[in-house]
Amino acid sequence: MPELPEVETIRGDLAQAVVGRIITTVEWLDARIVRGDVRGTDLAARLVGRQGAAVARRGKFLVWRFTSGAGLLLHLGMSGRLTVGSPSGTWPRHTHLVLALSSGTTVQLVDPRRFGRVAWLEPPAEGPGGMGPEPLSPRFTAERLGKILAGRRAPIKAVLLDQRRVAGLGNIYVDEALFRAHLHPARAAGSLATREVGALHRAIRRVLREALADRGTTFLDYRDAYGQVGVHAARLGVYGRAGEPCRRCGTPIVRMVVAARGTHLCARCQPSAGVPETDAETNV
DNA sequence: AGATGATCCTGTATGC
DNA sequence: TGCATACAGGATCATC
Repeated sequence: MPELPEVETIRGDLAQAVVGRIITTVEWLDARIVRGDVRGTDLAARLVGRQGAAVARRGKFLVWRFTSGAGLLLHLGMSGRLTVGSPSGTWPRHTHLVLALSSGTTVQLVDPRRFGRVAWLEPPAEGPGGMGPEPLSPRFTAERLGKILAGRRAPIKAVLLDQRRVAGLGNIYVDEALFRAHLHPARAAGSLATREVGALHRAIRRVLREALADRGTTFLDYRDAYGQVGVHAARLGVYGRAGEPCRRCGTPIVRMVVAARGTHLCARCQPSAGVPETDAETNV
């Protein structure tokens, strides 16, 4: 599922293909993925003739900005794939958007689970609002993270997954960052010592940078805009490794549910001291 | 206010 | 073998 490193990889690919190019035709648009005030055929009409100025990323959102100042907001959900290709006339199953460019190539959005979405962005709206800081920006300091976590009783994992707190993290990189910081995902966010916040801050940035260098993690569906896999899966510490030995201490990785998400951890490297007991455990 | 849980959707994996 | 069911998850909305 595309998270920050995957979306950033696609951003770069897409920028190469669309900046300076004009959208000549909207060859196919499935109105079911269009959100916001501008819908279906209206969106198609607005796209034609636009020239690409830049492609930006905010969290897991992409903004295909046009020279007019307007833009196309894209989110890939969990199974969405944005690819640059050549026109074929027939589109694979679950194709929701096909744009033909003045360069002769096409941009296609394919999303089997249809959790992805597109929306028209009219100035002055620059992008999605209400999101937390970009974890790779210089403004995202350990101090800032400390303030985000302070006083919260929710599990650290829940806070890190919340896009209003920090933008761009998803299930994979939250699990990986917590493993690298030696923190149990169910610990109350506000219970972290300053030293632990610092470790988490470093872990988040390190895992995102490494994944970015690997052009993302292909666990199942993810491909870049040219259909290529990301190779970070080989370097994952815990995600999807239930039952396999911890790369650090050899203890088998366990899988549990935290914040209603499948969660992977090493029980030895990420001690549960300080994890609140659940009601279920209390009642037994 | 803040947190939790249901909802959307279909491919894949498991169970009988 | 074939069918039925469970499960996965990002964001949004409803409900404690």
